[in-house]
Amino acid sequence: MTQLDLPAETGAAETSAAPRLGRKRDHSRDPEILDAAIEILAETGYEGMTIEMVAGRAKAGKATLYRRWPSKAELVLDAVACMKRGDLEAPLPDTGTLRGDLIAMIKPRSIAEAEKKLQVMAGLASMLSRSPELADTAYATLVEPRANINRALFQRAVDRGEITGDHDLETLAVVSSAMASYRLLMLRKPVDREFLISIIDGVVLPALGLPAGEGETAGAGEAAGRRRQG
Amino acid sequence: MTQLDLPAETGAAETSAAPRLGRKRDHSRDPEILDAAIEILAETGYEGMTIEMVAGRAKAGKATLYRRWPSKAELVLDAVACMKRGDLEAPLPDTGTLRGDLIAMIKPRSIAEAEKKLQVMAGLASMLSRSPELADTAYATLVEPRANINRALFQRAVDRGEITGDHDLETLAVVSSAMASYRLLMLRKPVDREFLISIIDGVVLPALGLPAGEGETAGAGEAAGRRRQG
DNA sequence: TATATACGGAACTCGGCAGTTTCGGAACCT
DNA sequence: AGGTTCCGAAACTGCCGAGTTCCGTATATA
Repeated sequence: MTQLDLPAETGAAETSAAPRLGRKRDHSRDPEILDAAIEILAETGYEGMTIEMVAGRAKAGKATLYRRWPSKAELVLDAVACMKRGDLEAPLPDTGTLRGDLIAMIKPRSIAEAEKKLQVMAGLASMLSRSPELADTAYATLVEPRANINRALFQRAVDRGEITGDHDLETLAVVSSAMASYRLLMLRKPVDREFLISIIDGVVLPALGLPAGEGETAGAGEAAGRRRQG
Repeated sequence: MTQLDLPAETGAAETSAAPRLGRKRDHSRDPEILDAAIEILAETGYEGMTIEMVAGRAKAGKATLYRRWPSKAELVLDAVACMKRGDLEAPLPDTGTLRGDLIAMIKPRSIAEAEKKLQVMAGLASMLSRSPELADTAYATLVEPRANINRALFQRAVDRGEITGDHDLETLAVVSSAMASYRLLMLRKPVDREFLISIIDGVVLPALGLPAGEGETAGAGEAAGRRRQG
């Protein structure tokens, strides 16, 4: 996906195997440039981002960027597609309870990563309806992985009999993401550990018919739902 | 908020009371121009919108727009601030149950209105972090009214003893908005009546300790949560 | 060593948009 | 009527960013 103009390594049957002499392209710069693009994208959005900003932050020349990507649109597409997966690839927690697993997913690193992803999504928002390819890439990189994790945690809870399978797990798997993005982008309030716990205990677990956590709400103290009814 | 350069009606002590002769400004055009701006905004976003597009759609001249608003930024600010409240000002439904009230709020008009508001929000997304004033205005017009309605419905449910007050009502009042915006902007799926009912029955009501609707789910048939446990 | 390419940096072209001005015509006031 | 201001349309200015080209230098092959 990253390199585009290698001599003739793929498909090309005719005039193959160009010897490719001269200085070689330094592909170790690609990630630095793409990271710079993601940063600028999160800070200023697609329209506010300029190629010169990206080149400047990556300490590269503008021509270097155009040697590797044919246009701003393709650079952004590649940057989003290659965005680091961070610790989402870490092994899933297995605490024995759904609540424990969900709480264990709340780590400073993953909060910061989710926040950056949401900022990038906000920066791309007005482009998504004009570029289906970008929309698909952004979905696959920024939205789907987090939902997949929750789906897996829910499925394990079903397997061990903690919850029944007749809930709308597909919807509940994205509740926390939806609430986080709404809070950050619409309400413009911080998405911190306390907020995420209040979503788990006040929305997700009650919707699954489970009680909220008993007295281990990490010093939050109030707000979180604690119902005892019937 | 709309008119800006009236002669000297406010503050100005010196050289007051300009007689204002000549043809008068046709203020009946203001709403048409602002509506056109909202449409373009929803379609192309803030950066993609041009003054000429707005003038063209409103069948007005570009100079006419600049006679009324000093800049594109102020035009957009005014357009968002003056965005029609639609039927959100209609009297609240009062069906006697929280679920009935929530379902009664789902009308084709309000769905379409919410969809346009979300498109506008998406078009403004990358600007919100650069213009706090725009962010505040967008929040007050596009986000807050809907949450206020849910807050009022919840409060009435508390008053008549249908639910207890120890839930995180502040969070639950925005769950449906958050899920709708996530579905439309991130998942890029339609926000229809069936989806909104599944949010009410599968997330909001269970989180409040209430059962989902019994057998009157309007032909949806499956998906909606119906738990019976212990 | 000679040639060819990549590099960072800077100058350059080109097109589009914000904002201004001008124009003929229409509406308003005295 | 006569002057003043608004109107829509179009020409115009100034700026900025996408994309290109050129330069001096660094690094590769032959």
